[in-house]
Amino acid sequence: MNVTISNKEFSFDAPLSAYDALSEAGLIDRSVIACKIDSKVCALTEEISCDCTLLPLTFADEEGRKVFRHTASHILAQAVKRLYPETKLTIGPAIENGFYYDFDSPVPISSEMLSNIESEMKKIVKENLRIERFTLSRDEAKKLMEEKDEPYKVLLIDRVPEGEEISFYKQGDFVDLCAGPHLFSTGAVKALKLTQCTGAYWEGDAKNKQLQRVYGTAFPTKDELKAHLEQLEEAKRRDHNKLGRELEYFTTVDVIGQGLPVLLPKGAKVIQTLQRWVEDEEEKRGYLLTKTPLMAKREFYKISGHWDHYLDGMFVLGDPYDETKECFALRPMTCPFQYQVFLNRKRSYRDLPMRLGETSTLFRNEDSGEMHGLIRVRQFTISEGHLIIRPEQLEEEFRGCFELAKYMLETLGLIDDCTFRFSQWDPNNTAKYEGTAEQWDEAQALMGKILDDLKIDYTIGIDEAAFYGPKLDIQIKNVYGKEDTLITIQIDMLLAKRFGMEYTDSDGQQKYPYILHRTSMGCYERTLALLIEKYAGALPMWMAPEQVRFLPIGDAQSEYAHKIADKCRALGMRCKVDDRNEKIGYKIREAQLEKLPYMIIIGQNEADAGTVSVRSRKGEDLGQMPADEFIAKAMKEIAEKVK
RNA sequence: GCUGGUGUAGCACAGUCGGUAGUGCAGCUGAUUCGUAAUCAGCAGGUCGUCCGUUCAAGUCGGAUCACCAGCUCCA
Repeated sequence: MNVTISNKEFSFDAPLSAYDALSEAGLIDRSVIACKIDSKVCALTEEISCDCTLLPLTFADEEGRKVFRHTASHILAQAVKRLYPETKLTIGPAIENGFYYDFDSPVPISSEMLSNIESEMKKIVKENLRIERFTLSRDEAKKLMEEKDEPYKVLLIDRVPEGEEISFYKQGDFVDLCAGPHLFSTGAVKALKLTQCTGAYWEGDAKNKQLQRVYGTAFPTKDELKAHLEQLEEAKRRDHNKLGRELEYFTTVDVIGQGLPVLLPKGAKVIQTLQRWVEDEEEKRGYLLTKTPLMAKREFYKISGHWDHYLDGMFVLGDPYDETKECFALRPMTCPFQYQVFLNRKRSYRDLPMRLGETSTLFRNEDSGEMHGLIRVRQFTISEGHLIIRPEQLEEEFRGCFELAKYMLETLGLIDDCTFRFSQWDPNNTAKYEGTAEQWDEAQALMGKILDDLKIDYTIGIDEAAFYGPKLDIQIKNVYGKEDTLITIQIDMLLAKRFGMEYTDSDGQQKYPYILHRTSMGCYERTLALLIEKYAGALPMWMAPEQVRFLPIGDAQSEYAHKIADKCRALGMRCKVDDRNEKIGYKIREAQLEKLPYMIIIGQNEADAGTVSVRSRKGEDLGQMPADEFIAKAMKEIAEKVK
């Protein structure tokens, strides 16, 4: 048989293991932990008996890492069963930076138990147990798992599709149902760490029993583990929820309530800067600004569909079920309010596209466990907008929305951290959605075509659509790796009809427009959070809440410093003079801790010469220059939104 | 909403076996007028998240509740 190993041809007379084949090709060393036969990831013990291609996999390959960490999750399961035999096993996959295993444990797993488990895992690694695969028929497999009293595994066996092998992996006296593949032995997992323990629902469904999930990570060497843990710590130092409070961008107050942050002057200033920029940019692109009410009567939300689809998420003022009394609700979305602008008078095809923008404050009664800093809150302000368009304008207008969003993200410096998701409905979950399958198919087909034409590299999210249509979601991760939607552009072919939004077309017919729901840079609070994390609190000059601080060395230079600062302020620069009687080193240190873009040191030399000494926020000395030269440089930086 | 953790001065943290509250930084006052990571002295600041209970006595023990953190689930 002929085997192509890393693009070279080899021929073998008899079947052999992948390990032997790779040895023959001189491609085996300690770093090889698994292999890929054709497109399937396999253990090195896999037997090769026919023509195929073969590639070695190391920890550097994503697939190799998965095999490695999946093995670590089995070591975890084995350790837990040794220490707490009454625990039931469920599943334990490798994930992006590690692995987890879900257990059904009669007692919650405490942090003390976690360190015991970790020690036991290290023992298992030291024992260097051979990992062996075997397969069983469905009945034998079930019998084995029933004997071992593993009810979840019995359930999982039933899920294995007909015709697929039911495989088990054995290491020492531990046996687990698993599709594999795995490492050769437990000894290779030289460095591991259990990171946390939390609850997680069986099958990811909140209606099911909550299990105990143990997270961990593993590496081939202790140095790599250490570097990874340090990197995690470093990421946490950028956490907006910590940094944003320390640097006084926002705070929370117990008695105000959950998910209702107070924006302090610095946070408010950044948001105002962003908001002015967004509103101006939208105006340039033909948007009309609206300002609509923050609440409406129950009946209004019944027309929009929110009452049926979103009541739990709304703050209701009054008894929602007493029809004899007036009842209001704070708005969770802007859509139906902004539609009233279109409905204000009879519309013609000449009015379209009608691009409406609004800096819109919304209220959503999120479940109590969902709130997170400025990323997930109960009241937020979004750069909202709706484009009411003729069907044939869809592609061009969608492109316009996408380009605006892209421009915003590029300017903010966030574009490289974003991923795109084409969010579709779930045909098996029709209760959640409005409209017919035909309407959904049409909207999704249109959107798919537009996304492909725009050459957007996207993933598909099933059951992630809005109740009225498919979305392009622009996703971003926070410092903990948790993903959220920053920007969304949605196609809606349904709501216009609900609201009776007609226009007279050129042929005299009354027609329903399409609507694009979109945001240009998302919610200001969330965007601010991600900016703080992206820049570790050192925001680019143009959006920094304080752009320049003047630091006179002594009283004698205070007047000169104020004179220049006044000049800067008159030009719209955000600056302060620190003329406290403190040592200059002390003032610099404070300004640096506050992550200000520029510090201007002013001594007698500067006052005499009409110059300033400029320092960057990193402490770099940018030299002495005429005051006017610095002002011109700074103003240019602000105007050009330099990062 | 669920699982686990945390809550002592603006911030970072001590507080032993239940015996009546401490340190550093920040703040204020005074002195110091100084060229790049901390000048000196003094002062002030706390219903120990909140409520209920146990006790002669609770920051400390028990319960409830609120807020914050991580995860699950849900969502911009």
